[in-house]
Amino acid sequence: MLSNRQIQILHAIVDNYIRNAEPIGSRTISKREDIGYSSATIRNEMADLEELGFLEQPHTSAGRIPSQKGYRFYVDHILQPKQLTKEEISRIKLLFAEKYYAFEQITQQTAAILSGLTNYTSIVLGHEVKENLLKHIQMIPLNSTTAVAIIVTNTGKVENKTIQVPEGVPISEIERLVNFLNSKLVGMPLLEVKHRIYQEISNELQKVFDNYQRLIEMLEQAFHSHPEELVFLKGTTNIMMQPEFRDVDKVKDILEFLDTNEQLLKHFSSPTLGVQVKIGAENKEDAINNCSIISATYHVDGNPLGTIGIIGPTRMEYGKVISIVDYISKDLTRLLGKIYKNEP
Amino acid sequence: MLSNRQIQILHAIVDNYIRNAEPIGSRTISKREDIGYSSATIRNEMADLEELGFLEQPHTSAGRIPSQKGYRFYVDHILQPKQLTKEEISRIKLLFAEKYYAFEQITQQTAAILSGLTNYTSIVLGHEVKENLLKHIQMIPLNSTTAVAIIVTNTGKVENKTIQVPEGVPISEIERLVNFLNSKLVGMPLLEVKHRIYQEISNELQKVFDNYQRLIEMLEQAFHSHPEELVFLKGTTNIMMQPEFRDVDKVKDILEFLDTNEQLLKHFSSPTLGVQVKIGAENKEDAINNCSIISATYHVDGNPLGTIGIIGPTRMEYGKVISIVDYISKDLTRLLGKIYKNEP
DNA sequence: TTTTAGCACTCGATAGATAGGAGTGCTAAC
DNA sequence: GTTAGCACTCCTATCTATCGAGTGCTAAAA
Repeated sequence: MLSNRQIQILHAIVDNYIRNAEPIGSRTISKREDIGYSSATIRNEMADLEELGFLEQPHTSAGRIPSQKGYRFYVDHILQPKQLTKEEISRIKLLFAEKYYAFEQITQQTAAILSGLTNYTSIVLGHEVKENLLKHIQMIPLNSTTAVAIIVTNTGKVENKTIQVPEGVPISEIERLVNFLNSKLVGMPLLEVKHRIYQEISNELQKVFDNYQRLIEMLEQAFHSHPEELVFLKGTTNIMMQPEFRDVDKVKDILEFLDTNEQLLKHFSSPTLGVQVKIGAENKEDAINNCSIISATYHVDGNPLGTIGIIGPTRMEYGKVISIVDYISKDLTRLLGKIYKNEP
Repeated sequence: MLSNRQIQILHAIVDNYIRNAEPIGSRTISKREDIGYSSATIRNEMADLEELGFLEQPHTSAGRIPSQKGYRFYVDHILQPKQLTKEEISRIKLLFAEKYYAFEQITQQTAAILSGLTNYTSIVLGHEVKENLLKHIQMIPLNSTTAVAIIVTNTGKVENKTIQVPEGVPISEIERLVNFLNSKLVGMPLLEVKHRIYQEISNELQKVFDNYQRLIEMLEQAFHSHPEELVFLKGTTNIMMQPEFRDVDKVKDILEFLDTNEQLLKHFSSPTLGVQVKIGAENKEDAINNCSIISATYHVDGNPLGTIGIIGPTRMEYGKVISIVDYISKDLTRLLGKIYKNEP
C-alpha cells in the first residue's frame, strides 16, 4: 500500500502533468507549498513510486510522468469529483430545457455540449433500437412502383426506407396490408417482427391477401434492418490541440478509429452503471492506446438506450470530465424519461 | 499564348509534381523520353513560365512547382479526361445496382465509393428539401403527451419530429386533424406549408376544430424546420496521407472547415452544370486555400437535389477525379430518376 | 536565331560538434 | 528519517561545415 506521502506526491505529479503536459522533477514538487520535504526526499519517493509502477521516466535526466497504473490509482483513490460551475450547469440546463426535438437533435446537441464543456472529443451513441417495441407501421406510396415504409417505435425512434412496390398491387391493398400488420404486430419487439411475419402470421396473410408472395417480398424490404447510423461525434479536431498529438500519424489512427462505427459500437457494446473510465491500454484497440475514454450509459425506464462519452489523451482532466459526463448522462436520462413515459 | 513546347513542359511538370509531390528540376524533364531538349533549354522555358505565373519556385536552388494558375491552365487546356478502368466502373455499377435503400444509405454509399476510388475525402450533400412537395403527413401518438410527426415528400425524403401533444386532445381529434391537413396541403412545396397553415386554412381550421389554439401550437412544432443534417463525409483521414498535410495545424483547419456544415453548405450553395473544379485560393475560405474541390450536382427530373464532391490537395489527380465525379454524379442522377419518377 | 555546354553561385538539407541545463542517484552528514 | 552536495546522464538548442540539387548567365555550337 502507498504511504500518505507517496499518495500526496503522486497526486501532485498527476495534477501537474495534466495541466502542463511536461515531466515533473523533484525540485518542482518540493517547492509546492503543500509539500514540506526537500527535493532529495521527493527523489527517493519518486524512485520508489517508479519501482512500484506508478510513475515513468521518459529518459534518465527527465522528470517523471504518471504511468497508466498511476492514472488508474489517481482515478480510483485520489481524485475527488469536481463540482460543475454554475455556468456549466446553466449551459446544460438551457440545452435540456428545450421543449421539442427530433430525436437526432437531442443526440447531436448532447454531443455538442459534451465537447463544448470539456474541449475533448465527444461520442454519443444513439438508441439501441433492438429492444424497442413496434408502435406503428406506415407505407406511403410515392408513385406506382415506389413507396416509403415508416416504422415507429415506442421510444419515438423513426426508421424509414424506400421500397419497391410490386407491379399490380393497388394502393388500397397496401392500406389493407398496413392495417392488418398494425393490428397484429404493434407492441412487439422490433427484433422479433420479421420472425413473426414469417412464422405466425404468414398463414393468415396468405388467406387474406391475393398477392401473398409479392407482398411478402415488399415486407422483406421494409423490415430489412441495415446497420444503423447511430454514432454522433463532435469536436474531433480538439484532439489535435493536445501537445501529445501533434503527430499526424497518431491523430490519423485515432480519427480512423472514430470514423469506423463498427469499432466504436463494439467498444461501447456493454452498458454500465455509472461513469466508466478506461485509461490508455485498458482500451483494447491499438489506435487509442494513448487515450482515455470516459463514458456513461443513459436509460429510459431502466433500459439502457445508448452511451455518451469523451475521448481524450490519458493526460485528461479526469475530475472535471467525469463530473460532466455523469451529470449530462443523468440529465439526458431524465429528459428522455419525461418525453417517453412508458405508457401503452 | 503559350508555345507548344511550353505547354509540353508545363504538362510534364504538373504530371510529375502530382505524382511525386516534389519540385522538378530542368534535368529531370530533359531526361524524359518525350522531350528532346537539353536541360539548359528547359531552364530558359521554365524561367519564362515562371515569369508568366504558371510556375513557382519554393526557393532559389529548388526545382519548380505548378502555381495555381498553372494548375488552372492544366485543367482547362492540357488535361485529357482519364477513362475509368473496368474495375472502377464495375464497383460503381455494383453499388448502384442495389435495389432498395433508405435515402441516407444512398448518399452514404455514394460518399464511400467516391473516397474509396479516389483516396481523397468525399463530400456528399443530401437533398435540398426546400423545393420538395409535401406527399403525406402523419402523426403517431406515443403516449398521452407525446407524438411523432412524420412528413414525407414526393422525393421520398422522410422527416420526423417528436412533438408534445396538448393536454386533453384525444387521439381521434389528432387523426381528424391529420386527415384534414393531408386533404388540404398535399402537393404543396414544403417551404410554403407553414405559411399556408397560418394564412389560408387557419379560418377553416378554426371552424372545424375546437382546440384550435392548441392544435396550431402542435403544428408549429411539427413543421418547425431545423437546419438539417445534410452533409456526408467519408475518408476525412485520407487528407493526412498527403505529404503537404503532414502538419497538424493545417489538417486541423481543413477538418474544422469540413466539420462546420454551414460553411460547407455555403460553399456548395449554387448548383452547376457538369463538373466544377475549384483550385486553391479559388476556394474563398482560408482553411482550404491549399486544397482543390471537384464537384458536380445531381438531379431528379432536372431539379438539382444535391452535390457530390472531392476535396484534396491542389496537387490532385485531376484527370482521374474529374472522370469519377462526373461518372458517379450521372449514375446517381440516373438511379434517383429511376426510383422517384415524377408521378402524381 | 536557337540550342547547348560550361561554370560560378545560391541555398536548403544533413550531419557533427559543442555547450547548457534539468534532473537523477548516491553518499555522507545532520 | 531527512537533506545537502556532487558527479553523472542525456536531452535540447545552437552553431558550423559540408554537400548537392538546381539555377542563371555567358559563350560557343548548330
